[in-house]
Amino acid sequence: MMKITKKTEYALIALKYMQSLESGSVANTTELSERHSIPRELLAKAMQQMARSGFIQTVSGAKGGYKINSDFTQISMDSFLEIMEGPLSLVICTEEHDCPIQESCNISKPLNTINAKMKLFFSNISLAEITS
Amino acid sequence: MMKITKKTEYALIALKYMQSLESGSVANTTELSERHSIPRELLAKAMQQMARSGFIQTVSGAKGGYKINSDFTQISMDSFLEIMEGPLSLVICTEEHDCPIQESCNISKPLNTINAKMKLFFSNISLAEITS
DNA sequence: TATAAATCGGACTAATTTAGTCCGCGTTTA
DNA sequence: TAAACGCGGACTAAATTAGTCCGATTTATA
Repeated sequence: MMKITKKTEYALIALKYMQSLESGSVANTTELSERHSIPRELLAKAMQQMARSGFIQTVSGAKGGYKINSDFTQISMDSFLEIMEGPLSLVICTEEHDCPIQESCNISKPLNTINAKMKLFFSNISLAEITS
Repeated sequence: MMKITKKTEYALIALKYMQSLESGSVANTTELSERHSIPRELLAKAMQQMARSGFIQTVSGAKGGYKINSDFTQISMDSFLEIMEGPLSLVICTEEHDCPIQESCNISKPLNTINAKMKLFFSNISLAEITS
């Protein structure tokens, strides 16, 4: 349990590789996927999502690709994971408030407390700790 | 992401209720499922799993059910979750060592470090913090 | 200026995991 | 001996994740 998805995994692999290049270099999806033996199309989705979120910058057209656009020491795992995968929550009631057993649920309070601590844990880890 | 499964959720709801009863009381699955509006058969699986693991004790036969068998302050979320759901790991390579992209993977080391920290985080939370 | 190389994003299918159900069995109470 | 309980395997259904396909747009360059 607690797995991150493949899409996020591929995103991290790409970021790490891009960070190893000279600053400002452009890397494209085909190159990234071949070099790391990961499915091109799925990686492409991850790259697009990261570009939309501003972690990386698109360079469009032929000879295009992506380049790093942000300081990974300033991005937390908490925000990265939430953008890639949605809210970090142990139970659905942390995100939504229409749980069918809400009335008779006796554990939502303590679990939400633990959830907040878990988010804090991930907010203290920077993306750079993975990519550097 | 990071959701615990329904089975584990139901397990916690049951444990919390059982702990609210007089010490040594027996609770049965039907009663627990009705009281908390949760599917009986799925809860039954959770109870059986907890009994096998020694968290609770089976009382068999008619008027049977389960009673608490352990000190929840001494059980960590880490071990509870691992027993209910399997290894706590962000990536598969923490558990298994036959990842197809192992060769070209550049993130397994930092992720495994973070994984260890996450396990430590959960090992410092006791089951009693939820059920009490 | 045409072509090739690249991203964009929606729609789709396949695979895997999770959720939930069913049923025949053994045990114990009354 | 019948009813109430847990046991556990097999099964189906639902949801999520993984992976693919394709038509559109942008840009470099031959």
